[in-house]
Amino acid sequence: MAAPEASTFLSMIAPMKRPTILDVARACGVAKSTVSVVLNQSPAADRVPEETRARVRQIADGLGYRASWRARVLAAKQTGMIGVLYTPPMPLIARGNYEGILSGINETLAARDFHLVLMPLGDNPDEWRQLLTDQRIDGAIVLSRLLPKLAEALISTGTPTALVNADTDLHLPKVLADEYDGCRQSMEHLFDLGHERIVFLLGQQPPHYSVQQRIAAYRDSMEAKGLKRHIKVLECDATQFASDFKQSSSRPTAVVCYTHYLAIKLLQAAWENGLRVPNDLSVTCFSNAYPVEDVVPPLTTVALATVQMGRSAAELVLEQIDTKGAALKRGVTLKTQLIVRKSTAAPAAM
Amino acid sequence: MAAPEASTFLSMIAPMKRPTILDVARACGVAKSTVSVVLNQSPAADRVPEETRARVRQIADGLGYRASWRARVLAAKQTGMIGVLYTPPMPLIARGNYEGILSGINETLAARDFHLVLMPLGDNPDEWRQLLTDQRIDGAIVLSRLLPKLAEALISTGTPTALVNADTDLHLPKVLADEYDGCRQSMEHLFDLGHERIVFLLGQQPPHYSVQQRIAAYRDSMEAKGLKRHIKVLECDATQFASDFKQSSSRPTAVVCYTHYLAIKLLQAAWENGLRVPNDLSVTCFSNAYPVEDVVPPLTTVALATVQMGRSAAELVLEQIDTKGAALKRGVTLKTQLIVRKSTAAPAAM
DNA sequence: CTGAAAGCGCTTACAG
DNA sequence: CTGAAAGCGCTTACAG
Repeated sequence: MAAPEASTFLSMIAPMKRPTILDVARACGVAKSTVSVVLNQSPAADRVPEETRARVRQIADGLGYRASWRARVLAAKQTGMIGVLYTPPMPLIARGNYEGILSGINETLAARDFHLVLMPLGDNPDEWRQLLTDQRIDGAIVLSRLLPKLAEALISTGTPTALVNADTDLHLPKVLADEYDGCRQSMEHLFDLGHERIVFLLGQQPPHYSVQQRIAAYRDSMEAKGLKRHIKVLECDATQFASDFKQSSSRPTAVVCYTHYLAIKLLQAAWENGLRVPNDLSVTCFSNAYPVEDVVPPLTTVALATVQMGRSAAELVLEQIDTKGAALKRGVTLKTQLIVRKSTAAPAAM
Repeated sequence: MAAPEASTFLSMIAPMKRPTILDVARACGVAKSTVSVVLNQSPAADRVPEETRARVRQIADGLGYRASWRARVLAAKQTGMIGVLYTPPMPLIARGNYEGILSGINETLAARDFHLVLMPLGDNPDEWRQLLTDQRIDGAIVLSRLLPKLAEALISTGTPTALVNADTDLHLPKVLADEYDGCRQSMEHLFDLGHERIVFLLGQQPPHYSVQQRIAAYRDSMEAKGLKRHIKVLECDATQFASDFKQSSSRPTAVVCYTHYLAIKLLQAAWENGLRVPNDLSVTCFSNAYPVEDVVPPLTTVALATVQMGRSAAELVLEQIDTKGAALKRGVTLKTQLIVRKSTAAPAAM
């Protein structure tokens, strides 16, 4: 036997069942439908006399009535939940840019009384369709990468969808950052400082929209500047880069890192190898998420409007829901902005 | 008019309604209940001949039947959703230690086919109770701080609950880290290196379980070592600390930072002020979350078993659900572990 | 302007 | 072993 405890105690003095809409209706002497209509402020409520409305509200309040969400969901054919679909593991999805994206989604959703449900995609693609067909979510937001099986399921179930940071030829609403221009801005900045030997540190990355865009801008910028001969996209890691750097005879003077994770690793590797940033090497990256500003030295970076990306994605799916899928499935591309900090400087005199 | 698009096209060739359980039952020539029982593998299914079970499964599959989650929720009186209740803004809750905690929660939940729903607590405490009374979630996990109004709502609604990193005298299951011992380990480490002038950098923090425990361990350790005269808990920020440090005549040789955020800021402030860590000052902190290991220099820190904390919390609420609240509302305290990196070293010779 | 009724699509005792 | 029925608690056309 457990010791007496608060919850037991309270359940003893307040053991009454939750009141249902029927209880409220009876107490008010009106029909269930009237209670429903009044409490939900449906359009039909306009035709209920203010006096009745007030009474219903008051009695419902007095009884501590709250509509059962479970029942409402069945009757109203909506759950008010938007699934955020992602490929596990989760940590990566809550970090860096995704932190802002999730915040933005959540903010917009909350304002409309929708909720965000995290839905990790299991290993078996055949189950993905079921996530959508069981009518649990009213809409879906897909982060980062749209796998073909998922795309098929999304489209064939007619789920209101928005893609974030995932490109596709499919006609689905999507939110992207103008990564090309962001990278172009970085290059411009480096050129202005006088850099010519600029390399792109990619690391090990699966192909992705962001990869393409950033690399394309890097290449195009170098070419336009007549530096085609110096174009170099490296797939090694930061540690490797730093140790190669020391031995190299033709050192780059600046490096554009594909992610801030890479840049931060590079800062550490540089420190370990006695290289000074930005004196020996300028470093730029993408994403202004924590801790880009807080490392040593603070990183020059391309900020994506992550919170706005999240908001836009949420708006795009809510729009689909509101219009029952009739809304234009438009795409949104948000501006990026270079933020100059202390990891970039003019190259040391040769 | 929008251009023809994939979803329109598909809805034209596959416009059939979702099959319901009744459709399946008819197609199989059995009762709805049989279908339900077989597909859910309820205990009652044992009494259905294997032959029938196979047929039901096959036909359901062929029809692409999937039970409506909306309907199931009403009938089964469970939603399979666990709310993670937190005080906005969200970013803080997805970062640092919470990243691991959320992962752990999600992992355990997913294994049991439960889902995590993020539930930001609005400004109006009176609405919190409604979050719980509308029967949307089967249980709640509260992060970091249990506000009194929420506690009251949780208890009076009998919601299966677990608290993470939030202390309270109330009889609710809770998961804590042994922060006292963690801090004690740090102190031991610093003493071993030869430090005596050790300060605790708290920064601006509202009172909290973690604050109490860490400071208590700091004080106790200093006293036990006969260093009571050097006890100092600072509430300034990292920048202030660094600039005060330079001017101080009796400089500390080591600082224990309340959070890794503070420690990282301090590393930067030290760099800006030309102080070397660990040469001029040893730094330790709490939390082994990103980017503690990746900064310069990598930080000595007390790692909390965050993923395990999340798992335990999820288990505690699932346990309450499984036993209909009869489970012991026990608390779990998880071990912490000091991880020594390069931000600590013996103090410079005086 | 209001109420009776159908319906949302399941699950679960219960009867046979 | 299987099915008919009640019930979960709402919302929403629809009739009056």
